[in-house]
Amino acid sequence: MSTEHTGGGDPQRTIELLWGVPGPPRRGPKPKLTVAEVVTTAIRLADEDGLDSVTMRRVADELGVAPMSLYTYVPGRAELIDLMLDTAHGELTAELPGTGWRAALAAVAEDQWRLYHRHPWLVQITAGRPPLGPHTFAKYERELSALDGLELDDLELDAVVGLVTGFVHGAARGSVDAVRTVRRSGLTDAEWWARSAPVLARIPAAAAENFPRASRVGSAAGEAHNAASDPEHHFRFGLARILDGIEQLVAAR
Amino acid sequence: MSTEHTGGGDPQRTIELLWGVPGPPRRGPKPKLTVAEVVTTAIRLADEDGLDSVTMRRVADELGVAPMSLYTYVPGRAELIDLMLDTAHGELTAELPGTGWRAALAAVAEDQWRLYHRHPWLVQITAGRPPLGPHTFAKYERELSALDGLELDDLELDAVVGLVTGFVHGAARGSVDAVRTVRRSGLTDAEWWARSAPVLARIPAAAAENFPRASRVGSAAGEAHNAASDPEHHFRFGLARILDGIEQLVAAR
DNA sequence: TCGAACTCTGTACGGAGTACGGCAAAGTGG
DNA sequence: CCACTTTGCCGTACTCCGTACAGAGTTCGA
Repeated sequence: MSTEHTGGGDPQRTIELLWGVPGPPRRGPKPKLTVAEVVTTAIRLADEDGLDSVTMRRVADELGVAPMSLYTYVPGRAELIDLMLDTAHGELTAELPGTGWRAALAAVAEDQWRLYHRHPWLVQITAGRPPLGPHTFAKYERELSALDGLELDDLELDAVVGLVTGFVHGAARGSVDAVRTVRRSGLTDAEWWARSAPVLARIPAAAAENFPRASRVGSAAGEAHNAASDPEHHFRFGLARILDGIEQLVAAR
Repeated sequence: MSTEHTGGGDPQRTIELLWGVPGPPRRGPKPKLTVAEVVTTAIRLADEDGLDSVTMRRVADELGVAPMSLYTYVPGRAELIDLMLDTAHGELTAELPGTGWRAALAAVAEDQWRLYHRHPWLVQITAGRPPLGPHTFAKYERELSALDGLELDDLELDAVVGLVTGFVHGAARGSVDAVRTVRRSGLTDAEWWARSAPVLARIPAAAAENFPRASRVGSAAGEAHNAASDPEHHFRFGLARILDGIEQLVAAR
C-alpha cells in the first residue's frame, strides 16, 4: 500500500504528455499502443486491485508487451500516475446546481466523494504539485465557479475551495481505507474488535477508569456505527460544519 | 514515498507489544536489544530521511545487528510502524488551556500540527484501525477533554474530534509534502513554476480564456504566497472556519 | 548435566523500478 | 532502389525491498 506523489519527473515532458502534444514527425516503426491505452489500462488495474498493482510489469502484461516497452510512452511510473490522476479528474463534469453557493459547494464535495469511491486509488495520491493537465485545470475552474458572485477576494476563494476539497480527500481516505483494511486483513471491524477487546481487557493499565471519556465515547460510537467509525457519517457531519463556517465568513461581508 | 497502514498484523501480539506486556519467562541468551531501542531507532531514521528509509535492513544496520534479528523483537515492519505511531502520540501531553472549549480545541489542533512537523513521517500513516496503544488512547482522551461540559452527545463528540484531527492531518500532509517535494525534486516552487509556465504557454488549449477563474485566482494565490500554495495559511484559515462551524452547533443547544 | 527454549544470522526467494544496449521497422535523401 | 537515421521494442541485469527457513550458539530449569 503506497501513496504516490505527483510531479515526480521532468515538468516539460509531463506537461506535454498531459496535453497530448504530438511531438516531431514520427520516423521509425509504428507504435503498437498509445499513451491513452497505457493510462486507461493502468486505471482499470488500479480500480480492480489498488494502486499497488499498477506496476510497470503488470501494466505491460495486460497490454501484451514487455515491461520496458512502456518507457517508450511514459518516462516512468511517476508520470504514469500523474496521467491517471488528470484523467480521473476528467470525470468531474456534472453541472452544478444554480440554487446558490452552498448547494453548489455541497455538490462539488459530493461529486468528489463519489469519484473517490469509484476510483479508490485516488485517495492514495497526494498532489504536492498538482499535475498541470486539462482536467485538473477544469476541476479547479469548476470548483471556483461554485462561488461565483460571492464577495470574497481571490485568496479567500482559493482557501475555501482548498478547505472543502482537502476535507473530502481526508474523509474519503478514511472511508476507502476502512474497506481496504477489511479486505486486506480478512477481518471485519466487528471481528477485529472481538479479537482485540479481550486482549486489552487483560491489561490493567488499559482499564476504562484511566480513559473515562475515551472508553465511554468510543464504545458509544462503536455501537452506533457498528464499526470503529462510520466514514459516511463523518463526511456528512464534517461537511455541514464546514459549510456553516464558510457561511459565517460570507455573511460577514 | 509510501503510505503505511496501521493494524497490519496479528492484533493480540501487536497490543501486547504496544503495552509492553512482558511475556513468559525468558530462557535463551540475553537479548542484545529492546523493543524500545528498535522503535526509537526507527523513529530517528524516519525523522531524518523519511518513512521510506525505515527498512528492516537499515534499522538493523543502525543497531549493529543482522536484518533478521529484528524479527525477534517485532513481528514485521507493519507492527514496527504501529509502535512508532503510538510512541509519537506520547509527545502530546501539554496541558490544555482552561479558557473554554474553543481555545482548548484550537490547542489540540496546534499541538498536532507541530507534532506532524516534528515527525513528518506521521502524515504518511493512515490509521484505518488505530493502534490500541497507551499513548493513542491518551491522545483521544485528551482531545475529548477539550469538549468537557458541552451539551453534545457522545456521537457528536466523536464526530467533532474526528473532524478537527482529520483536518489537521490533511493540512499537515500538504505542508509536509510541500517541503518533501522541494527536497526530492531539487526545485523550489518558484523554480518549478518558472520551468512549467513557458511550456504551458505554448499550449493553446491551456490559454487563460479557457479557465478564467482558475488562472486569475491561481496566479493571485501564487503571488501572495510566493508558492503554489501556502499550507500554513490554509491551516489557519481552515481551522478558523471549522471552529466557527462547531460553534454554531454548540450554540444551537 | 542435559534438553528445551530462545536469540541471532546466512542464505535465498520473489517482486519492484528502470539503465543499457542491441535488433528490427519505417521514413528520408541521394 | 539504396543507404542512413530515427524510432519502437525488448532481453538482460542491477539494486533494493520484506521476510521464510534452517542452523548455530547461548542460557536456564529440571
